[in-house]
Amino acid sequence: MFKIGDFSRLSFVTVKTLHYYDEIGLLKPVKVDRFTGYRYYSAEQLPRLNYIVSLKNLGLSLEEVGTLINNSLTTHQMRDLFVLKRAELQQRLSEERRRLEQVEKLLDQIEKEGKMPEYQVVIKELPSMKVASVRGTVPTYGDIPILWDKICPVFEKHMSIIAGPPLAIYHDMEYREKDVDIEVAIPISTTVPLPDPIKVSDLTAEAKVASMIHRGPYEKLHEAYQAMMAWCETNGYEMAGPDREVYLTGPNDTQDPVNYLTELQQPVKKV
Amino acid sequence: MFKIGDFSRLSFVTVKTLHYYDEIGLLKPVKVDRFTGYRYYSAEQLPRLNYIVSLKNLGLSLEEVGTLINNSLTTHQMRDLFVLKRAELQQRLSEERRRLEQVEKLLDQIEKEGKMPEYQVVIKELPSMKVASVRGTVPTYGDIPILWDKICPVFEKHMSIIAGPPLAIYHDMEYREKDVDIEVAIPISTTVPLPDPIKVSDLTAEAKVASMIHRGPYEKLHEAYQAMMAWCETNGYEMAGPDREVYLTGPNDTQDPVNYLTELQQPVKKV
DNA sequence: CTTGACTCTCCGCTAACCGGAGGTTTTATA
DNA sequence: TATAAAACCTCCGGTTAGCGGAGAGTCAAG
Repeated sequence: MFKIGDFSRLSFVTVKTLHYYDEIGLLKPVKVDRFTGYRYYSAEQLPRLNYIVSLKNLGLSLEEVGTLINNSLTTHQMRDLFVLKRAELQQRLSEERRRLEQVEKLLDQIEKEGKMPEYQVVIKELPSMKVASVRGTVPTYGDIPILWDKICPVFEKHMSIIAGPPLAIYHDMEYREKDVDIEVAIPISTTVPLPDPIKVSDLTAEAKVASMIHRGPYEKLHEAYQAMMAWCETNGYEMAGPDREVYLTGPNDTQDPVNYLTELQQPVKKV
Repeated sequence: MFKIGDFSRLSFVTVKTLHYYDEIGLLKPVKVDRFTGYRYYSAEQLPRLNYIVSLKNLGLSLEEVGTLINNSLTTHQMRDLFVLKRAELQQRLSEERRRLEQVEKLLDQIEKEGKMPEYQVVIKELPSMKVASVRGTVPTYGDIPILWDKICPVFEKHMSIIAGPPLAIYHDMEYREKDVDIEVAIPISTTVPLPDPIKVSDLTAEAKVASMIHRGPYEKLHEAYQAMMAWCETNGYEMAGPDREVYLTGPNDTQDPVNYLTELQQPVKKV
């Protein structure tokens, strides 16, 4: 029978940890003095403690360790538990790998360009949303206002159902100088009857989009697009679907184009 | 200016998280109503929030994110920070890899033997310790008591300075049937004059020992040794130094050899 | 004017302990 | 044997990055 300090030295497990294991019922001292509260351990308990420590080192949580050693599981159940654990570890491992890769990419970029990259890309998930939209093919990018003019006046009377900033969807899968297939849309919360050519539809949810925010006039959006493509390339994503531009701050909100804020949303998938 | 809910939908960051970032000063709302406490955010803050999220995805803690974006660091400092982060990630990655490997080894073993292995091995660190010991070469393993007889009687009078369970050190680097070079030792807390052939010395600390606990009579210790060697082999360790046997529970503590507890400590190094 | 959606603050919870305060008990020394 | 040091006890608070909920106040639509 050892006092906790001796048992701690013997097992190389801190007193605090032994207290904790006692508290959660993982390793109760063989005897507790009813008057002083002193814990007494026996050498018999060392194998159990060793077992606990080795399972913990395999990455099991103390709760898992507890179920494993308290309910004497069949070999099958144990195997299943470890198979599960393996899957979990593989998952975590690949995530860590991805992180490391990204940090390395970032370091590369810093080395090359001598500064932090200007654009930050975040991968997120887009929910589906109801929009009122007009889709059409316009001769050049400069002609997009034609589409907005079809939808904006109508919404003067429906301000209240607007559910988010307006956006545009570029349906062309590749870049084209002319005859661009564009949909301009305004998220809405409820359906209202709208005159032609405005249509109400649901934008599909997207599981993975690369999102990037551009600050400045629309003429410089192409820089953001380039950065986005570069990011996708170096980070192993490829584009998968029509991209969207969300006009967070535009001509309606500020007069200086330098303050325009536009979010680029590019659906992607892992290559 | 958005209320927190709108800003949350816009940024795909939960309200709770925005509350938290406000609290820790990572992203303060552009305005807080002095009477209602309502937070108001501006679209201008989206890039910052995006930046925060992307840095977090790289594995930085919020504290690190904070120092990175609040104190405008030089490119050099940023690079250093990320170099540090890379090292940290590499470290974690290799640990995870080791874990996964061990789980896979364990699964293999379960498949092969149809049951959980009987011995658990834990890697730990041994501090140096002062011991009183007798070293000698005995004809066979059975003759080890000869050495104990030299040291035990003397310690009848020095019980109080015993600082831990007795142990034996096997100085032979390979197994031998005869003329075994063994040191039997008793940890002590203070130096006292001891008669020949007892010597006081310091056992060197060992950075990595594989530890395993054997339960049962000494005649079966060789099974534990075999298991230990197998473990080292499958887990990529090789032996590095004389091993120790620590007699946790022995003939002095119990009469039934089935209850003997012996810890094997084998210094190892990663291959 | 009411209702429902939204927001606020505050509290407790997560995992696996660590550190310390304040109070006993044991042990070693004088 | 007295006393001081070491060891031990319990309880509390802290760690990360928020989540969930209670109870109360606020806002917008009908």
